[in-house]
Amino acid sequence: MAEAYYLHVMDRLRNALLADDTRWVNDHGKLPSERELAQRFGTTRVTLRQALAQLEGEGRIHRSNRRGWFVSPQRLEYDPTRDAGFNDYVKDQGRLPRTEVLSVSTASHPPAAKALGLQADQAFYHIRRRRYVDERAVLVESLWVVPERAPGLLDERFDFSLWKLLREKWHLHLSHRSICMVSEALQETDAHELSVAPGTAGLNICRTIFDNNHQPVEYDEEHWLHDALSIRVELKQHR
Amino acid sequence: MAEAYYLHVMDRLRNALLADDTRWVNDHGKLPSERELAQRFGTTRVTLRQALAQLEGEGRIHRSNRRGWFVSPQRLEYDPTRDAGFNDYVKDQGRLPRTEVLSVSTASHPPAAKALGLQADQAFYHIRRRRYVDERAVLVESLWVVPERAPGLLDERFDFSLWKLLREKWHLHLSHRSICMVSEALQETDAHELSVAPGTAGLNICRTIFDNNHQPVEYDEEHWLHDALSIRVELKQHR
DNA sequence: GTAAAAATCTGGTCTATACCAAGGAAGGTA
DNA sequence: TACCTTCCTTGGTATAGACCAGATTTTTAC
Repeated sequence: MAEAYYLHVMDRLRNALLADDTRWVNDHGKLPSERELAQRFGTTRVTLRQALAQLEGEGRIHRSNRRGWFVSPQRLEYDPTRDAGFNDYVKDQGRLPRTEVLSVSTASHPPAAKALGLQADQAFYHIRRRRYVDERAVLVESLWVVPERAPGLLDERFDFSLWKLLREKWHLHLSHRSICMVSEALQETDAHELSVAPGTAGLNICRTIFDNNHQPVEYDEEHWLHDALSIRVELKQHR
Repeated sequence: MAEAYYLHVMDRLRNALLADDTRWVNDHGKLPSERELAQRFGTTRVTLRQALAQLEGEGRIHRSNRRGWFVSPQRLEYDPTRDAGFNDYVKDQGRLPRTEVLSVSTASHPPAAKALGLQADQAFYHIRRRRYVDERAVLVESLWVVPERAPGLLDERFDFSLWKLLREKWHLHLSHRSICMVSEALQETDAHELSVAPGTAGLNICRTIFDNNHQPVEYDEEHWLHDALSIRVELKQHR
């Protein structure tokens, strides 16, 4: 099987995507339905879906739950070591950012407590947000902020930079961070909030943040669509 | 379809893996064949494979081409911003590192030249290596070194740290780096060298390295199995 | 005893078809 | 106009087979 048919389908589709061929992609970046594609390629949906799944793995296309397949836009460049706000760096790349606050509450969260070196029953301000680039939901995140560091934080608005808020209103200087990135399969909740199927490939980014007095400030957990970002870190100093 | 059967299969298998249940995983971390699993779960290979594919996406299991499915070992923690050699940080985590040199040559490579700000026809020392953790091949990498920085480099051995070599023999002080990480589907060559199927989820890490005189030194491209690593970056200073 | 050849096992690919549930559009109703 | 119901489209899940090619093991021949 030196040349599996789904590989042929992949190649043809990939070329069509690169060329923006209107026979395969409409104005809104949507591909024809699986049934139609299968028919056009003279194969079955099963085989066709294998090709689509691989193109999805390459980050070229993605699916929106039961709505169809779409061309994936260019990846967002993201430097998790910088504290430029989401809105800023999205705009800097000529894209349209948007943030939705999904929930705000107070609760304990053992993983956050553990990462910050606190008691497991430590209470946190919990903020959950969904963020968009060009109106495509690309990530959901949960922030757990230590209330003692920013009393009254929950009365604020969270549709823009939290770090700016912490800096300007609570005079917190964030100085030590640990960042962890792991590929994942999106779990049901996250997947649903991003309108993708559970199991879709994602990237999990966790941050643990302390201020310049070594006091724990925040634990942050992001779930990105894998094809939405490209991580770029610039290092000036040799360490 | 609130409870798809493949989700049930996933749950049962996941639990068995976590418990190291010998009914599902043998001593060598190998799962029973797909046909047997399908029979045991009373379903077809197609459905079973859907469950396996998702567990693979979660990084819990992986397949070795036509040999079967295996439990994935713990992820290696990796800080791409540090220049600790592969051998060192693998050993530090109590694992067994090994490096194989696949090829050594001199050639041009436009992407490397572009990243380093050189002419497209710039010649490079090209070193290709495969690296193992506990005898599992987890990454292949290509290094393109600017010959002017390290004349005669190709006479050396490359089964250990290249950076140490550059530092000690050519007195190069690497001071500026740009690192880029992107999820990918492994291409045919890389996949084959890692004994996995083309299209397997991977992580592409590229480094562009200059010395302290802002001279281009090296361009480095790594292709990892997605489930083999967890990236962890520690930042001391607020920037 | 060793090496070559054959049988077997395994995942990889594929056909043809079926029903389900969420999304979206069309059409009707207040 | 605004809302709701109906229906169709779409992807999501699943069955029940089949054959292929690489990997492994067993058998055979020397």
